[in-house]
Amino acid sequence: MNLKELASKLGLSPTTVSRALNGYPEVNEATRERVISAARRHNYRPNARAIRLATGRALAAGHVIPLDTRTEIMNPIFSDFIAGSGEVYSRNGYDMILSVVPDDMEVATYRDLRSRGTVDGVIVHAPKTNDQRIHMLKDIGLPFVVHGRSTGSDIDYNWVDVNNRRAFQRATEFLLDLGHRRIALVNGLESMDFAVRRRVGYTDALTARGVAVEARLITSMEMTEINGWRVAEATLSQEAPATAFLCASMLQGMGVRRSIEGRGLKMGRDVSVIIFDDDLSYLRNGEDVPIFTATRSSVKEAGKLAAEMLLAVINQPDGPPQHRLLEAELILGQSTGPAPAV
Amino acid sequence: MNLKELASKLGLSPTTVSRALNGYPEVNEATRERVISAARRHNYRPNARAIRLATGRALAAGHVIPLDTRTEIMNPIFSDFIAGSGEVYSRNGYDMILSVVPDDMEVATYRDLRSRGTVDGVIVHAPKTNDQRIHMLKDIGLPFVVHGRSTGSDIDYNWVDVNNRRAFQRATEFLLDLGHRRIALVNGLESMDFAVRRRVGYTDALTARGVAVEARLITSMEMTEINGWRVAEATLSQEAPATAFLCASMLQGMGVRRSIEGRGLKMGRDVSVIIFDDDLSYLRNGEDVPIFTATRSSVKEAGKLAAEMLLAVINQPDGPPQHRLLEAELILGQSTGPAPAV
DNA sequence: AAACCCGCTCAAAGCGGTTTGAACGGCATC
DNA sequence: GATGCCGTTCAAACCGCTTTGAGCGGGTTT
Repeated sequence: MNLKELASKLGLSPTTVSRALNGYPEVNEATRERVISAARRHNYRPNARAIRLATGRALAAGHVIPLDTRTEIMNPIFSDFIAGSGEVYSRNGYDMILSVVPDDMEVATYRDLRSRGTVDGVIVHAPKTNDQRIHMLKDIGLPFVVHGRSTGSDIDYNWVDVNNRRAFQRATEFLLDLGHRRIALVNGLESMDFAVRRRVGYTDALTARGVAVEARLITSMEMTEINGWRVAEATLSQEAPATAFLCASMLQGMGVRRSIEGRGLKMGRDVSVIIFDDDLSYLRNGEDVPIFTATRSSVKEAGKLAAEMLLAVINQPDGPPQHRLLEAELILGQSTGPAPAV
Repeated sequence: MNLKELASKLGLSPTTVSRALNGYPEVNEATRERVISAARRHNYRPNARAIRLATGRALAAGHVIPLDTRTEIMNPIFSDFIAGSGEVYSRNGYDMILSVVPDDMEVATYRDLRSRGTVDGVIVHAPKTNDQRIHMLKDIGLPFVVHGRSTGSDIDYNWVDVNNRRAFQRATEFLLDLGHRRIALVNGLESMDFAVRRRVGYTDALTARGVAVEARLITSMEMTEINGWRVAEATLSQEAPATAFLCASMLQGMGVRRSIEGRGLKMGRDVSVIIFDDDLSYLRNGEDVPIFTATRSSVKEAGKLAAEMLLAVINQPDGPPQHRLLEAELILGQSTGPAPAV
């Protein structure tokens, strides 16, 4: 059942039927109702391919998801981010198109999406410091929203981000307040912009209190459980071991905990741990009482906000760049306590 | 730059240019080369919207991802499954369209994708026992491949699945061989078909060896870390506690481990654990030596196979239904050992 | 020389919608 | 009674490709 058939069944022209269904004002209300009920009765759905060609819009948003060429690791936060965005798209009649591509192909992929007209805009994931994609997208004129920010970019662009610096600053201060002086930072890869901001928050807090920043206590790597465990193993074997860990993710935190408990120590008593909690649906930080003390910000919510922003930008490409800075909350769990007396 | 412009620049008709680029044989080879180099020079990309309308194909595959209405949990295996499928699609010039929808909206979503012509086919995720979606998709004639199977469906359909029954049977047998008699099954929700198959594998193995199946040792729930921990806490507090756990996922296994170690016990010595390992990129089961003894099957690989099957089905809708049963490998880790002497 | 075929190219008709500009009947205005 | 306007409807162009069927020139066959 297509528009022409429906129109001829009704004894109307396709023009009128199209207008009736799309809410144009010049259609007689009686006609409109007749059309709408006939459409429903015949289960008419306008063909998306035709609408797209006729309107010149893709009615689709793209998410280009980089796959680390070396490790083949896909960041686990994507699924929740996408759950958030997806809801917004479907509510607005948009499709969500996912491209999973090796990270060295990303730029080419954006170009392609643009020139073939597959999408009206894209979300940029996992920005690096001075990320080339931002310039490039501006150049080719494809609307975009960055999840995160890219230090060093001299142009203004749309983004949704968490205040990573402040979150880690606050977490560090909290540990300092508890008397900790040797705090290990178990960071993500510092090629990622957010990881740099987190380190800055951490060092700022230490410096402000006159606590020395020790290189041996800072590590930067892929945020997996194994890596968390490995770092904790190394750090806890040092001469003056850390008394607290600040982890960039829940998984790392779980690895650190495994190391702590494997040594017969107790988390929260012997060693304190704070994690950054993305509030992933399948990795909840406890229930009534959080397991980990954490700075928390829902990545699903970020996905929702980013999608909303993208739709706004698509519909008003010449507006001023939009920014949304989310603050992470610091929630108290069972993994922190006063620094043990020496 | 569109086809018409390119054609007029070349002094050719759009017909010839289109044919030259699409490899039709009736084009003079000299002409073809002239066209191809001009296309490259002017950076010509055919408009996807126009191709779709003209050919009547969507050149897109849909993944409808149910979001548990109650828990809002998105199964974490999706990201890896999608990483696998996505690669296949992009290699074949297909788009991947993701719909994240509340699970009670799934059926409506399929209908919509079909009637608007947004996709050429879909992957069905997380089939339940006697899943209504299968009948419905057959009815509306939308090509599909199921990731998993649905017991009780009387029609034949395309699927890619892991031999869950045998995997759990083998794992159980292995634990029995080690002398364990009280083996707890930490299963996924048994509304999911795969979870039922896993339980059957487990009970079959026990029964075959004359070991009683004890209801108190079987639990079925969302596969999260917390739930794993909770079950282990309960099970290990029972009068005759389990000496081994068989977990449906890595996350559950991590929860079980936390419970074990929290009690000062040692995994692999005091309590054995086997998990089902989906080989998720961000949740590796150790490195050189696996942490957990596991039945392993890569969900990313399953995604790849399912996508390939879907493309085959789309291009040959009248072929016989295709099936692909993967066998999980049993890999030995550090989490299993002989049952402790009583 | 007429008929035919072959290799190549093209005009035109789709695909299924949207959108522009024109048309038409009825009513109020002059 | 002619003019103008308004509310409603329609024919036709268009979006940018693919695909059908026809055309055309030159060589081969009859």
